[in-house]
Amino acid sequence: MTWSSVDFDWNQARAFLVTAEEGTLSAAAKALGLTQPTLSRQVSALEAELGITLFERVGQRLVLTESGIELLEHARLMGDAALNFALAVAGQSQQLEGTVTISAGELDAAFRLPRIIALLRQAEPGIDIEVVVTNDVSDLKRREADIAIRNCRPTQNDLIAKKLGDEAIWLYGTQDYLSELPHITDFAELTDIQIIGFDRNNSVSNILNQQGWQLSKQNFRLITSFQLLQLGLCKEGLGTIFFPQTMGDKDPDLVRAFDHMGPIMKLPVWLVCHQELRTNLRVRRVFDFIANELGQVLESGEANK
Amino acid sequence: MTWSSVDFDWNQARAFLVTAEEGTLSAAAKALGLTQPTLSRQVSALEAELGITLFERVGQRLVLTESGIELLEHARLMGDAALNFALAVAGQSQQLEGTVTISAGELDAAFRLPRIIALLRQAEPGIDIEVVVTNDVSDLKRREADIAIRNCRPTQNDLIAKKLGDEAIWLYGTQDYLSELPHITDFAELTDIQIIGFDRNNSVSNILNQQGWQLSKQNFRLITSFQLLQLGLCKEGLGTIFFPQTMGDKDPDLVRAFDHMGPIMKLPVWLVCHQELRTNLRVRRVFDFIANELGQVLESGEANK
DNA sequence: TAATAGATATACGTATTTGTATGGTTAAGA
DNA sequence: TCTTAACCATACAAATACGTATATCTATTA
Repeated sequence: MTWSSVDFDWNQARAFLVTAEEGTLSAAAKALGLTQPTLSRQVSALEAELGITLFERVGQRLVLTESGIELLEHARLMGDAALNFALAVAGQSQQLEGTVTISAGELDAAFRLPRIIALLRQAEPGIDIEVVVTNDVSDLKRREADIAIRNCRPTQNDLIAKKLGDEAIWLYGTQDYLSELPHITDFAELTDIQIIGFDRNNSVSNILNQQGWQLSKQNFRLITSFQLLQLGLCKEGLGTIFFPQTMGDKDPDLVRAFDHMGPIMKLPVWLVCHQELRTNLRVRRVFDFIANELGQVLESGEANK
Repeated sequence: MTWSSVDFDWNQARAFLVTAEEGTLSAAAKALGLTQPTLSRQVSALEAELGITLFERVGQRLVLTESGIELLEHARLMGDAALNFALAVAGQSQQLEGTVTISAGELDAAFRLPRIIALLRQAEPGIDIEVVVTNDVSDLKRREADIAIRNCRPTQNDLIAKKLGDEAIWLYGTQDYLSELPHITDFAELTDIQIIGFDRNNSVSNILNQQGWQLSKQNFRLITSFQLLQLGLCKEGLGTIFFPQTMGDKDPDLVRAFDHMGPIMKLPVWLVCHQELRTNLRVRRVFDFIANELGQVLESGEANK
């Protein structure tokens, strides 16, 4: 086999890829743990070696040339391969010591993970934990986390997932606030209720209206995607929030609204990790631990139902 | 996007790949234009960083560990992506100056390329030519050559190919040798003919026997895969050879055997190059030039038929 | 308009990597 | 058994790349 075509500096290709994706040399340098001059030189060296201008230096910004755009496609594929290489490496790791990154939503992070992590660190002091808190669905393929707690079934088939249970969602409010609401037998009767939440694109109201609700913008006067602020606003008596039963029932300030109507919806709870990591002792240990602990929490919630 | 998983040293992955493929550090170093100690250190550094032993140092040889075998798969994919990157780079090159590598068989290289290359260098003095002479089918995907002259239709669909014509193949021999053969009307009557060629695995005789010949090992007493030696042996009156008409007819020492039976077979002549190079001015120029010149040679051959 | 923040490119001292030379070990052949 | 050849690892000097500091430019903000 001939290697004449792969004997260019692969790190320079990496520099090009990250710079193009991040948009600036400075950001790329930070992402790679290098400095801006280093990236500047590596990209320049690559351009010199290829004899191709990859970026147009227009003002303070780098703009990909036409050639750069085309080559970026190939650099991306190289980056994907590198990522899979790294994943395979992680899968090979049989060391129990090290870091595991967990992705979770705000509510799980604030109310459930503290206890679970405390128990985990007691059981496995050698495993360090990093938690990425986001309400977005983390991209495990991109290795933004090793393990993710999600409320939807993962679609990518190179992930391994375990359903831990279903979580009942109720509307909660303060006793005072709820007492001012009428007693209803049909959600369509609700007109004046305030729901604190994220309804920027009407996604929540659309779903509920399909189930017979009659919600409009008037019902969403306070909007934030930060769920802990939703909770705080709710406790101030400013409206109701959607909240998981296992968390809401424990809070003495919160009361279920329309208890007689049953839960508003049920969300599945999935624990997900990348398939390459199934052989990684450390990730496996944390996965099983969370599955066990979180599973118990959800079971106890279903028992209270 | 997170880059934490791709911020390892890609050149170390390259070192691992080439070392594993080549078998030794020394060979890998030569292939990459580096030195053996450098490769030794890069591979060791990779192993240290990953915490994984990739090679078992047994004696003077490196043997891949189980982990190494698994990771090699991913390194190969990375290498493939790197290769495609390099191909795309070559495709982007708009410089007419530079080198173009041509792959050809021995006969084309010896009898046809000299004149074509002479004309080409006259027309394009800025283009340097490297010729890889092999009877194997060069792997253009692996970039062993930019352009290849072949006798079969390329199957890989990321190649662009142009059929230049068909080449009639005859049996040739010296006047003296042929005069000792009987006049036949059916190839099955041939028993004592000597055919000089490569018939190690009976591939040639199998094909001809399917067409009514009656050949056995007795007919292949002189075997070599080096076609110019076949030609020399033939001219010594030691037997017949399969030879393209356009070359054989020009040689005053050679005479067609069984002229009245028509050509033994017809081989197509294809000119092939990688699709990524379709936009490369330099390769394009050489491709078109060869297609034109070689096409004329083949046409003149068909006219004589 | 002036100032600030954020971006890239360059200079220079330092740190890292590379190549040369060398020693040690294994496998094959006389 | 001895020799030769091929291979890997290590030591040290040279070459290279990196980080810090700095200059310059641009877009945004006061």
